[in-house]
Amino acid sequence: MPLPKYRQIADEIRQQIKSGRLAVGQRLPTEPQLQQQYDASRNTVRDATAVLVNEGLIERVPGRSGGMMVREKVTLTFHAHRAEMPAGPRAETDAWRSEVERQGYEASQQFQLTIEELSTDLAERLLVEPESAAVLRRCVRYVNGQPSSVQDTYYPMDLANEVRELLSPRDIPQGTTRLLAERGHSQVGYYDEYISRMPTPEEATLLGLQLGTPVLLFIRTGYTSKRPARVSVTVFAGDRNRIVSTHGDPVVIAKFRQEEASE
Amino acid sequence: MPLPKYRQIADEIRQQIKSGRLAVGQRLPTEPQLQQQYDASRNTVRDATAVLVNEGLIERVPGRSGGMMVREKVTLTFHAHRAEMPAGPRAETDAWRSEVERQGYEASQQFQLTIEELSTDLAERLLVEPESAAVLRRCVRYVNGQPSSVQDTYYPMDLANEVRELLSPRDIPQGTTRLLAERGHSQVGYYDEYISRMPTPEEATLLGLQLGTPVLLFIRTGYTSKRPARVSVTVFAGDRNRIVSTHGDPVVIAKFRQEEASE
DNA sequence: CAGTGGTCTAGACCACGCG
DNA sequence: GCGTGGTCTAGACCACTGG
Repeated sequence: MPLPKYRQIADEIRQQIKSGRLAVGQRLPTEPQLQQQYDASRNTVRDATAVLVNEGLIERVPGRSGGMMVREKVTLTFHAHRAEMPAGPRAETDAWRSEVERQGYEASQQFQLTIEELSTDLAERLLVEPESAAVLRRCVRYVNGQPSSVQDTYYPMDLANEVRELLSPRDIPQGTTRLLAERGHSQVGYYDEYISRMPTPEEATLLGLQLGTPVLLFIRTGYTSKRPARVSVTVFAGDRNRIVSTHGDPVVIAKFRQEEASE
Repeated sequence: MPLPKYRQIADEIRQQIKSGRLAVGQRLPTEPQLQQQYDASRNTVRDATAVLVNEGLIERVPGRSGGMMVREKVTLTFHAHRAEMPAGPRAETDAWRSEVERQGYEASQQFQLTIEELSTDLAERLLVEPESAAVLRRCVRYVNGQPSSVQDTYYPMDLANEVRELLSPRDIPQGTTRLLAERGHSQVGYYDEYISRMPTPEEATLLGLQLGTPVLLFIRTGYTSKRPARVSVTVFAGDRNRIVSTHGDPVVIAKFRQEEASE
């Protein structure tokens, strides 16, 4: 037998989804039905559907009215360049909100401030000692009420002591980038990293991720002419987000990409 | 019971990995040992370890000398900006190779040319009709002999008919970007997209991906002043790659990031 | 209540690959 | 050979939720 049974079942169902015979949001046959249909035990059927869950193609909902459904793919676009313009007219949080609303969704955010010890990874980016203290400003972002991404921005403690507003547990109206610029710490360069990986259990809970949903990590280190001033780690739910970034002549790009024309 | 047994087992093993009690490359207890250790059936043990496989933390190797091992994380860094400089001194393929070698690995590539009908997604980016023909230049990239990423670059058919070298089934020495520039199609802008998702079965095979490994998609649309000239889709194995991009003052960034200093 | 998926058990046979 | 994980079966009990 070249291909195990549970893979054959998975392949057949996947084919039905791709061909459109099983439409988005539509219910798959129940597990007992699939057992009959493929003459397989329940565990084999579950192995098959587990493959599809891991591919992000279907989701399983318990309960009388539940079942297995073809997952919807709504993709929010996050513009890496608009999010944080050094000379931009407004705060990052507002920039994100307006982006979401422009794409026809409802945006909300939850803000939180803590003091943390820096992990080795983050300390390296900020060029400070591991385990030194930093201000963590966390922003959980919701689209249509569903958690969509978490942005953690870390500032070295000495910078926060100089620019005390960073310790405010509220949103900063003009945006932290602008605030820092006003205090002589304008950012002149960014180092951006993009990583795809599976979520930790904490991230899965925080973002309400199904099994088989990866996250997209966006790590931005911001530099003034003298030092790294911040590092922000944004964890995007992979099934609902996409990051976009443009380079070169903005006029040309706008000409060929309608959605870039506004603003 | 608040937490199912298989999650408790997964949590304990995960903790051992994170704390370093189980080092990278080290073997976990065998399934029978875990059954005894946690007083669980084999399927429950397998459910537990399946969680860790899906998180990319461990891998399972069949055979007498196999077992379950803590996965190694080697991360190759791909520089989005260096890869394709319009005025760069050499071909993209060479740029990629030198990047890999500078990071201490061995690089190789496989090249392939086909004519394809464009999917709706890609046709939209090139502003042509869906299913119209395009030249697909595929490059499978290997790091230390292991497939690491696949780059598919699509050129509209009419452009390939004008710049016939695009139909060559071999690598283009000076690089396609430069070739196009020499023929009056210099690219003046890029639209980059970053997406994290689970691989299709084909991608998993092509890249040799374990279950529970996501891919990082990098989609670059290149524009001349008159039109979209190309769209390239790079599929990175998520567990072995990271994309980096910088903005702003390159001198400042280089000053604070040693690895950026060279070149 | 009835039917969904979630969890768990106790077995079985197989392919693989080192000794 | 023999121990590893890979696959598969047949059953069981549970939590949840709409009718």
